[in-house]
Amino acid sequence: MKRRYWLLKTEPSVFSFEDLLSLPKQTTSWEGVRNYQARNFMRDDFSVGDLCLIYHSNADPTAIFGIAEVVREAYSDPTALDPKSKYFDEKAKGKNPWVMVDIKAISRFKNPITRSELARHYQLKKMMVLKKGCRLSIQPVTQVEFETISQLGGAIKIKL
DNA sequence: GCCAACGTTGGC
DNA sequence: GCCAACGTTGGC
Repeated sequence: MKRRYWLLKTEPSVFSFEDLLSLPKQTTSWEGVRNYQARNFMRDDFSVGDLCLIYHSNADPTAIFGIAEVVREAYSDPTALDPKSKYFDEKAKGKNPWVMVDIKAISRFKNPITRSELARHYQLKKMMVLKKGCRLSIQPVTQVEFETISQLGGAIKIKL
């Protein structure tokens, strides 16, 4: 099975890459995805070992800050059933359609790659995240894109 | 804070 | 099933 590559958006005011690094084992569940296309990627296409670029949206700067690895495949997202959660979904009662995966940070970028750098680079400027109005919070990334970004960013392995 | 682009909802 | 209205996303 071939490893896939993804871009995960997060608003740093809610959950930043730094927040991920501060967690035990630098691992978190990617909860709260409430878009069917994004869910389908997680449910159908995410495998353990896939690598994810972590992108800050709605932020200054908007940039990719590091890399996380999928460490657990899709399972039911309990926040959809919790009335106290901001991700609560009234309609999920009975049959919860929402899933999440677990990811673990493995590298941080010495030089975070900003949106404008992505737009400038000939191998990156076609990326979905750059498309105007693209709201999809989980996006497939090609191997070339991933490796180019990883190299430009100066990925530093996170020590255990 | 503005607002364009998008996904979802609901009336018909 | 259409599509207008709405709420949300996210760059700027």
